[in-house]
Amino acid sequence: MLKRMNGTTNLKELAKILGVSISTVSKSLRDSYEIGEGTRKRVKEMAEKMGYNRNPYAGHLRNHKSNTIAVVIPEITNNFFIQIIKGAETISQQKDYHILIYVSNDNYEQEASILKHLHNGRVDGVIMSLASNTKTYDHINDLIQVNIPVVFFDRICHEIETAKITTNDFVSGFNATEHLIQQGCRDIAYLSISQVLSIDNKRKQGYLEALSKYDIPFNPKRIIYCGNNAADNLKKIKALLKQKVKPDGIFAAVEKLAISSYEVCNSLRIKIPDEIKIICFSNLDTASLLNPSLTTITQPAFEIGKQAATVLFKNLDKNKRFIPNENIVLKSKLFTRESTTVRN
Amino acid sequence: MLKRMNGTTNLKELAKILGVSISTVSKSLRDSYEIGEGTRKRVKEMAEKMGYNRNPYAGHLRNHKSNTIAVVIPEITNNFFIQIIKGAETISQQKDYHILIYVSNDNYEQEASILKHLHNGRVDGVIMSLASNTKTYDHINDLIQVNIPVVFFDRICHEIETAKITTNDFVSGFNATEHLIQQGCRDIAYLSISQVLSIDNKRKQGYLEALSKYDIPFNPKRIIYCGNNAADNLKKIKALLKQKVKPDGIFAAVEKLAISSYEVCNSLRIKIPDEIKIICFSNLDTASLLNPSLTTITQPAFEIGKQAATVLFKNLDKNKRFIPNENIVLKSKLFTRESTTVRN
DNA sequence: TATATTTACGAAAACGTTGTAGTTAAATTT
DNA sequence: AAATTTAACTACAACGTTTTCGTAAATATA
Repeated sequence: MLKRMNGTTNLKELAKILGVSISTVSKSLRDSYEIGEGTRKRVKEMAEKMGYNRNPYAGHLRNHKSNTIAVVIPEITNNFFIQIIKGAETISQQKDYHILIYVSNDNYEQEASILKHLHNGRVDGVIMSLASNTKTYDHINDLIQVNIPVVFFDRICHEIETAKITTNDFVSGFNATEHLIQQGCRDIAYLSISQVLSIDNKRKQGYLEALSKYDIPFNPKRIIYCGNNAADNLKKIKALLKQKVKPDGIFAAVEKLAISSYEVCNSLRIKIPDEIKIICFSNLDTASLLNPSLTTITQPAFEIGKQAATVLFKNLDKNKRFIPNENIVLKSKLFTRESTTVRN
Repeated sequence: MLKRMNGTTNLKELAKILGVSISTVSKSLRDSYEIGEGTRKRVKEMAEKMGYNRNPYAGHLRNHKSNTIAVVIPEITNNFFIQIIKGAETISQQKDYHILIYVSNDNYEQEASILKHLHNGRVDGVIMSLASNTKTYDHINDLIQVNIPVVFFDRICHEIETAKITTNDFVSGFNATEHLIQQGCRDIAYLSISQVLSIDNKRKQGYLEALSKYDIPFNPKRIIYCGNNAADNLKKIKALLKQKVKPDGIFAAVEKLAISSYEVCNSLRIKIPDEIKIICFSNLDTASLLNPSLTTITQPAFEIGKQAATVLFKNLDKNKRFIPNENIVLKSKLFTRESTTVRN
C-alpha cells in the first residue's frame, strides 16, 4: 500500500494519481449518478489499492453530522445497561453510526455535565436513562433546544416531549408482590432506589396495589428508601432485618439492593427463602447460580436498547428538529427461582 | 443564551460581538500568552455567556488529532472488560480524551474489520485485547504503520513491539492448580479457551508446573480445548464429567467456562466441592454469592485499564511514532471460597 | 533621538471533505 | 442546421478551528 508521509491517503492524492478532480473522486466513492460507470470503477479500484479511508472529521465538519450517538447511563457495572448498549449497537452498526458511552454514576451533577458537553455537536442524538437523583430537566431541555434529540429508556422523564421506551413497571411490581404473597409472604418490604424516579414509583404502586388486593395492611415502615451509597444501603437493610419482627419477603426495586440483601442475610444467618423470600428487578446472568438462585423480574434490555436506537434513528433520518411524544412499553418477565420458593 | 439558527455559537460570531478577530478569540480561549489579560477575560466571559462550545471536529481536522482512543475488547458482557474500560476512562477523563468501545465478539474477522476501520484516523491510539482466534497480526501492524499506536492488555501479542500490560499468569496458573492439589485434588482438568492466546498458554504452563511439582502425572485428555461456542463448550464439559472416572478438580482459564461447569454440575447433580472442586480466573462480582461461592483468581482489571491508558497517553503526549517494547506485569489475587473448600 | 525589542493583536492558509454551480462535449430534438 | 438536453466532469466555497506569519504600537535600549 502506497502512503503519504503521515500515513493516510486522501481525496487530493487519489485525484492526482487518477488524473481527475477531487470532486470526481469524492462523487465516485459516494456512487453519485453524476459520474460515469467507467470512472467510478477506476476510482474505487484505486481507492482500494491505495488503502484510502475517508476522514470522518472532515465530513462531520462539512455536514454538521457526526454519525455518532451518545448513550448516557447511570452505571456500567450492570448487565441491564450493558444489554441496552448491545441492543443499541446492533441497530447503530446497521446505520453506520458510532456510539459514545457516557456514565453519570447515577449522579445528577455528572449527568448535567455530560449533557452540557454534548452541546458541542459531537453527537447527533442521545439515548439516556436518568440518574436517580435528577429532579430538574433544564440540562436535557437545553440539549434538545440546540437540536440534539434525546430518547429516554427505562428511567424516563415524563415532563419532556420525546420518545420513551419503558417496561410495564406497574404490572411487574404488582406481579412481583403477588408472587411473594402467593408464596406465603404477609409482611413484605419494598426496597426503593429513588423517590423521584418514575420507574421506582410505578413499581411501588404495583406493590401497593397487590397488598391492597390481598387485604394486606400497608406498613409505611416497610418501604426502605435506599440510594447510591452502598454502605448506607447495607446499614438500612441490616436495620430492617435486625428487628424483632422482620419482614418475610423483600421486593427490591433494583438488583444491587437484592444483592445487598443477600449479603446481609448471609452475615445475619437469615435463611433465604425459609425465613425471608427475595425478588427483584434484575438482568444478572448468574441469577440462577446464586445461593439460593434469585427470583427476578427481568426486563428485555437488549430489545429496549434496539427500540431506543431505532426510534432515535427514525427521527434523525427525517432530520426532524423534535421527536414527538411516544411511549413504547415492553414487557418484563418473572423468573421464579429458589429465593422465593418454599423448599420441600 | 443567545444562539444562532442551528443552535451553536462559533468563534466567528463571538469575534463579531466582541469586535476582535477570530484569532484573538481562539487564542484567548486557549489561554495563549499572545493575548492580553483584559481581552482574554472579556472573551472568556462572553463565551460563557453565549454558551459557546468548541466544535471538536473542526479542531480534529485541523490538528490531525481526535482526542479519542479506541478500546477494542473481545466481549462486553464480562466484568473484567468492563473494569478495564472504567480504568481507562478514569485516566482518559483527566487527559480530556474520549473513549470509543469496539467489541470483536472474540472473532478475528471482526477484530480485523474494526482495526481496518480505525485507519481513518477516528482515534489517536488503541488499547486492545486479542480475540481468541487471532493468529496473524497484519491488521495490527498495518494500523501501527499509519501511526496509530496500539497498547495491548491481557490477551497480548508478543510479536509486536509495543507496550503490553499483563498479569502474572504463569504464577497464577501454578497457584490455582497448587491450591486445588492442596485441597486434595489429584485429577485436575484444565479448561482452555484458546490454543493461541498467550495468557491461556501461560496459565496452562503454570498448571503443568504445579502438577509436576507434586508428582501428579499429566494426562493430556484432561486438557479440554473450548472455544467461543457456548453450546460446544457445554457439550465438551458434559462429556468430561460424564466419564466413569471423572476429574476431581477443574481449573477454568476463563470465567465463562467455570459458569458452564457449574451448569453442567447442576444438571448432572454433581456436588461442588464434594465431588469436584472448581477454580477459575474471574472478575465476577457475585462470585461470593454463587452456589457454592466460587474460588477465583481475580485480575486487577481496573488497574490494568488505568495502566494501559497511562502508557498510551504517555506516548501520545510525546507524539512518538512507535511505542517501545515494555512489559508491565500486575499481580492477580486468589480468593478462596466454597467451590474449592472441603465442607465440614 | 534612533533603534531594537516586546506586547497585543489580525489576516489568512490549512485540515479533508461535500455539494452547488458551472463547463464542456456529445447526444438528442426541433 | 440550430437549438436544446443530457452526460460527465471540474472549480471552488464552505464547515469551524488552529497556527504561522505579519504588523502596529508601546516600551526599552543604545
